[in-house]
Amino acid sequence: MVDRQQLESRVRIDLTAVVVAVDAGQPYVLTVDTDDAPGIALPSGPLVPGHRTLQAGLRAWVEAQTKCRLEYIEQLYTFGDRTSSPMEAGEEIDHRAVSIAYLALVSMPTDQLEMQAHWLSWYALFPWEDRREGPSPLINDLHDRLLAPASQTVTRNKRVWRQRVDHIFGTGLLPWDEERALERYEMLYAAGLVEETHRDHDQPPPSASAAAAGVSLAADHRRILATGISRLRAKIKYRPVLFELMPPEFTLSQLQKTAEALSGIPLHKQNFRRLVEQQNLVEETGGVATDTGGRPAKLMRFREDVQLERPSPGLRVSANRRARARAS
Amino acid sequence: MVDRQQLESRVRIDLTAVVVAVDAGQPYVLTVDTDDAPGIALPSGPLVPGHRTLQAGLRAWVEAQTKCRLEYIEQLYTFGDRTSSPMEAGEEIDHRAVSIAYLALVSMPTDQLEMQAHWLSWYALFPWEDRREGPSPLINDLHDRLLAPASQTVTRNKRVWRQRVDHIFGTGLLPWDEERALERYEMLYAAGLVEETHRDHDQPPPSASAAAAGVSLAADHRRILATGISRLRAKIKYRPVLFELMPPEFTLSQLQKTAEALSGIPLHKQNFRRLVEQQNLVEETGGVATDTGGRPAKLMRFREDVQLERPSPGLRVSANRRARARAS
DNA sequence: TCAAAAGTGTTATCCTTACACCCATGT
DNA sequence: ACATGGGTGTAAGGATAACACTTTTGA
Repeated sequence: MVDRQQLESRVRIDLTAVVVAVDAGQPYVLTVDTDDAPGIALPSGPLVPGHRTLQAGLRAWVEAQTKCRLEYIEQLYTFGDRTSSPMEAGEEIDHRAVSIAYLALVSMPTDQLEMQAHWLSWYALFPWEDRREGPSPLINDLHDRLLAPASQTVTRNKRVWRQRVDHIFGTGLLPWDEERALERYEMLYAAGLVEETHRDHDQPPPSASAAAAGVSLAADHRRILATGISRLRAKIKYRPVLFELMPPEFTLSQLQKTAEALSGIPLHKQNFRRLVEQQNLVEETGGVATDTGGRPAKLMRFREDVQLERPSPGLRVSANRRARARAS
Repeated sequence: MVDRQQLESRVRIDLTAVVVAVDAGQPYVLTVDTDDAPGIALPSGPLVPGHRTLQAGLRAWVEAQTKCRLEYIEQLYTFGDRTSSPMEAGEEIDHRAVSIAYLALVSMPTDQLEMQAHWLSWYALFPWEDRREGPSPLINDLHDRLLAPASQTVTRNKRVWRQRVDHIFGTGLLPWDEERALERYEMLYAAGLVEETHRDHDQPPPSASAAAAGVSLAADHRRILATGISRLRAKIKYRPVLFELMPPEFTLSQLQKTAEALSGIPLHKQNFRRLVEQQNLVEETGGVATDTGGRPAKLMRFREDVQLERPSPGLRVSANRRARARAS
């Protein structure tokens, strides 16, 4: 009896990777073209007996599909896959597959980035998340549509719903919190404002005027990416993961551009530099970069031993208030 | 071909729960007595087709094994189970089972806690994690044993190893970081200072003088609990999860005692209160608790709507420096 | 000489930490 | 009266956010 039950409950494990790189101040995610399903997907594949560990399985699949070798890897979340309503607290599983998602960070030479056309900009998928030039005009549109009666899901009254929208999207008097990328995507999904909602319910997408925002991915991969973005935006504040994305030598401006690319908000130059200096995260290599267009910048390298010295090094990036004001 | 491979790669999913409650200023975890394996274990069981969601499966198993209904649940981590060396970055999997661990918080009336003998104090399992009365004397012993030559694993040189120990255990000049509970357990495991190390390698435990520290659990359950402790200690600082553990009405002292129980460090009374007040986390019920032994305390309740108003409410607990000084 | 980007010095403000003290009740 | 725990006011220190400014190169 027990044996039969256990046999029946065996499921496939899918390993899915969010592989992130930054180039020229833009954040990218590694994607593959799916043969069977339509559209673009994250690299992924099933766990097979040949894989010695979960991470090894992930590495193997990513390398096979994209030729990209992974360095830094961390687990993101485990999803009960292919749910009819994936955004609810309890997600339905179909007992065929559970997918374990990972976040990987790679530092990539510029030419390789250009060679492979499979690197997709984050902000093509999440246009509203890029506020480096102030909030995108799209946000007002989304805000209005979220407040339209049709969008309101099962929330009791209108005031509470509005407050929830303001809270998550940083509208009204509330500040934008760049870490809430996942919550924002899930709210848009629940409100039917992204393509995936309709696809998952076997409905045709709504009229063009109410067209979904941002490029969509196969299955729930855009949601998984949103999970990775939120995690990464939070993590750079307390762990020096930023340096996994940098080349061996870099200037402080490049470092700041990278932090801004991930966070999606403009940072204050002097304070950013002080933070880096105070925490002793970098040291000068002695060289200078002359291709800056202005005064040459000192080249820096990451000090590997900070991990041993400091309690929890990282960049507590903080928004430039001037830029934030421009927003509202 | 594809089909056969997929068939062979199907594995069992184990759902494991870290169920936490606090009573009388002590943190507890829900455990069960295992029939087959010796010793105490966390509630857990395999995912079966009857389960509509992963969380539903978890709830079902916990309720069946302990009669405890779960409210707040969050996913912790997914482990490649039964590894020969579970503490390495890539964990080996035996392709029979992968276990998904969850953290659950319950608020329990005092009598129920006493009724069920299955609630185990955290600090019976992790004696070194309780520093509410200053650092336990055990820490010096552990520190010495970690610095003994036998403990040093594959680290290159002795200075680096010592720094790593100081870093994780807050010895030397470095401060104690209560959130590093998982890293501490993993270091003790790697150094062979807990029972599980020897059990996992089919070795007899070492001599009594080098006896392992703390009560052990079945399988890798103590590690899973350590993961939960670390997560919880971090999370109370930025999300109001503390209130999931409180009864509907409570005094500010009880709230502080609960925060201290989880964090394992003494907190500063006035600052704790100011923090709670500033963030508008609670409101007075009007009642008072007269069984305080001194002046009666006002009864409070959690303000449910903070979740909507504030960006990210929580208690950024900070150590009382006087107590920390007593430590070193 | 000017644009463009690197890099520095200084100040106002807020939050954190800690001290010291007062209040209300039971014994 | 006094012990016990509840509750408050306020000052010192440090981190943060922002300002304005100087420096060094290429065109």
